[in-house]
Amino acid sequence: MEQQQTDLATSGARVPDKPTLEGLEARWIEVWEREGTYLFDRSKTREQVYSIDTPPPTVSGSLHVGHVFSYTHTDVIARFQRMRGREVFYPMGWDDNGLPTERRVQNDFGVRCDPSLPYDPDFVLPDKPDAKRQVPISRRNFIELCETWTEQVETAYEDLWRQVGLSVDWTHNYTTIGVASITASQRAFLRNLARGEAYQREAPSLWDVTFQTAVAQAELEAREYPGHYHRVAFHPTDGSRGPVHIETTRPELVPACVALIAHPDDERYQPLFGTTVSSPVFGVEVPVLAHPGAEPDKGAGIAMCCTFGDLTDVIWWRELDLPTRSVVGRDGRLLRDTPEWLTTDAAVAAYAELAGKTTFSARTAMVEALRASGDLVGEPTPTQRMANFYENGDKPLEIVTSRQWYIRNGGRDEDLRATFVERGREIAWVPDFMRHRYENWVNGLQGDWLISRQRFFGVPFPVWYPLDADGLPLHDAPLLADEADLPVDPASQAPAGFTDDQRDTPGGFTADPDVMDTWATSSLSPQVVCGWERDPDLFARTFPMDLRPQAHEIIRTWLFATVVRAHYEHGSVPWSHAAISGLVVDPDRKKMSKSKGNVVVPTEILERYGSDAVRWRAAGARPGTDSPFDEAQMKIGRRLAIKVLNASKFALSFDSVSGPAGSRDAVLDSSAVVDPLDRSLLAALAAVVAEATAALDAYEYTRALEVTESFFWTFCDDYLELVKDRAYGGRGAAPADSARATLALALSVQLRLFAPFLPFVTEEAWSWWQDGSVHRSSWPTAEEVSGTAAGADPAVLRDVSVVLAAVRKAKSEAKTSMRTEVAAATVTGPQDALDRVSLATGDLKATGSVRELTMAPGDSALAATVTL
RNA sequence: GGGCGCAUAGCUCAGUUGGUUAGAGCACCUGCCUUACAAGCAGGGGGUCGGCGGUUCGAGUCCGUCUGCGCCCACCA
Repeated sequence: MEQQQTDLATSGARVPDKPTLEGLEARWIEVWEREGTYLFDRSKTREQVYSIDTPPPTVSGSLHVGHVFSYTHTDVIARFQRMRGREVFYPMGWDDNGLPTERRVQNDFGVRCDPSLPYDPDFVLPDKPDAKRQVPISRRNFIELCETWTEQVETAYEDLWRQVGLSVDWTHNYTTIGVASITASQRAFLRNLARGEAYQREAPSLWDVTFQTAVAQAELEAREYPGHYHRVAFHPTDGSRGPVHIETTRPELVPACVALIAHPDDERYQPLFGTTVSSPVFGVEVPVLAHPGAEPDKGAGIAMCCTFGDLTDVIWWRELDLPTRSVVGRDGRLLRDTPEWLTTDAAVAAYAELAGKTTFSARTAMVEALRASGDLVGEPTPTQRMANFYENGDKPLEIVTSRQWYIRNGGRDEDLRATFVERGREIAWVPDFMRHRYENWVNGLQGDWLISRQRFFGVPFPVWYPLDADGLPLHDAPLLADEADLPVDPASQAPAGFTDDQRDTPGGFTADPDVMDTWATSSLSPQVVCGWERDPDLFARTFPMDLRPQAHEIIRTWLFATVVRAHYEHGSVPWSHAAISGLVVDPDRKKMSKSKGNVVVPTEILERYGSDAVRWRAAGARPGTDSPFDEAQMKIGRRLAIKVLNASKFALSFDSVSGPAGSRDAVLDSSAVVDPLDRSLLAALAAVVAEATAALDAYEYTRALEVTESFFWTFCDDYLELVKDRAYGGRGAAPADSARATLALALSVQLRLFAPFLPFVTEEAWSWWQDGSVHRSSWPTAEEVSGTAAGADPAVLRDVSVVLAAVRKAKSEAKTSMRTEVAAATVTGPQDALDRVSLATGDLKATGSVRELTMAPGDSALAATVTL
């Protein structure tokens, strides 16, 4: 007993007179950090570990309330698993590499990257960034600015996550541009290359003219784009018949025309198949060909095939073995030099009017030329057409032939595609229907995954090329870095067998100029966090991981790419579960976005209502389901959080009557629980524990919260009121002890049930009477409760509550205080219900101030007649 | 056009394998300073479960069909 009192004294905690939410976050954040509450214990085996592949948020400047919601969902699962006894591996990462960061740095600092410039170690930023006149700086200066900028933002992000109460182990933090990430990305790439899963190819690919980089299919976004249909005449070269009319929205591509194509069954054009026509203005002879990809009811039914106007052109070009006549350059302008296939003086003169112009201006010029030559039939008619855009870009993509790196993803191989669909089926999807998004995407792949980007702030390819005597790179004989030397920066390091003075000189070498697509890096997040090849011991304890939480719009990118990489490198799926969060939408159910101006900033909401309140609301959004943001909901969460503190205060305001004063163990003495009402409460609680546990096991945190919360309100409104008189000692020591022990046990269980959802208030209340963190306590079991309440009937409390409600209703209708005395109450109903009510007449009479309580058996449902 | 999801009270949502008069919270209305909590407590009104048809003794729940909304993908002639 002395020992127990010492514990109490040293713990320093006691129940405050007036519990409050204010300051809880700051206090417990500090304690958790100091105590290392969430540190990962790497002595545990893989079976004992629960590992989470946290999405690294894009370091774009600010997190919105949607982030807070979805990261809370993951944290609820993490806390539950931790309390269940799993050692939770829960790192956090920052996605700081790639284009979003480059753009922010360009805009915020007023600079742009010019790789031809030398590094300037004394570079100072312009005083006032001017977006229009960006200062050109070297690649290394540019990357340094990217790093400076991301460090600032990452600090702010970490602060926010701590405030939200994420139980992350911050010692396992990573960034997508960090050394571990670069090393893993380069290593995985070299291995993909060695096994033939990665390859390099010169081919037409989608190209963003603003950023001047290739982009992947997964980064496309189809948008409506205004344009015009132009009816254009081509003339049969044998002069045997009249002109052929095609329709195009892109007349500026007439000089790139390589064929006219119609459907083989189209009777209108069958006589033309095999003949040739000459293009208007340029007079280039092109064949009229048949291909089933042509749609008779689209446009004129016969299409102008150019290299390249769209992806259909690429298919025709490949399958019909057509020549390449590119006219659009990487800058989105028509090539300055006259193409070699334009031979006549008229053609050369006509092209001179287009050369160097943007496609937009060239279109206008071309329409004039067609009008002048009489080959424009009628006037252009306006139309809304769909065009492919890079998701971060604002100009339609062009198709440009370039040398790029690819990883095979099944886009060109049916068997491989089927393999990846199968991999998807090995994953448990939460919710299950999200699997369709994955399969839909995999089955619709058009080509392999293009992973090279002509950008700067990313992971460089660990590749150089020898230069021949003319200084031209030998792309087919790449010089690869050795795995032992990773990470490498080929722009500043020389390949084996060369010295840096041979860089970019004939007979020397040149670095691969490209960086990897951001997904080519982040698709290795499991490998990066689990220490693949860097920390094999950690890797063995954490991989394959248990959970990948993420948003549904990046199933096609991040999720799929991660599956691809794990399949190649480890022959397994990267994780057993994928939990797909829904979106937080505005009250009008519109997606939150900066452009719409409907983004809710989380810091203010967290300040105003408290983290637990916001988490409570977040936990009300089911996986995969969009949820509208409603500030009024935060008040309800806040009320619950306050209620937990107050109810805890009440339950802990008693010492044992018969046992030693001040002893928590005495209060928790389960043998004291003898009263049928108390036992009934615990029986009901046991069922709640079982249901909440099953729900969380199935990742249905919303259900778990709901049953817990529902029980808690009954506990507060009915049970606490019913046992108050008894707990205060109104009817003797033993009945009081029973109530007090029940209050303590029920509180202990409920605090633990709430802990994953409301980490701050539960920890606060826990600290008033328990040692250690509630978040490291063990998850309650139904057995731990039902052991005390063996054979008890939850219906006792239920039926007693019915009678109590009738008494309250009578007083409410009489518009009188709840303290008003009731002269007599008659309970009617089936005998078994009356028997249950009889078990708690003492509590009922005391709570309702009822003088006479009589039972009258009858056939009707349980009810009570109350006489004031 | 292909795929997926949703439709229950004014709002946000529960309704487990079909089973009594369909639930909760918010909002609204009426009361109550009651020794955990007035940032509280008690009570109340409010729904032909999107439409139509079917299976069944019985359908919010199962089947068919239609309508509306949302998301993913495809769609540049």
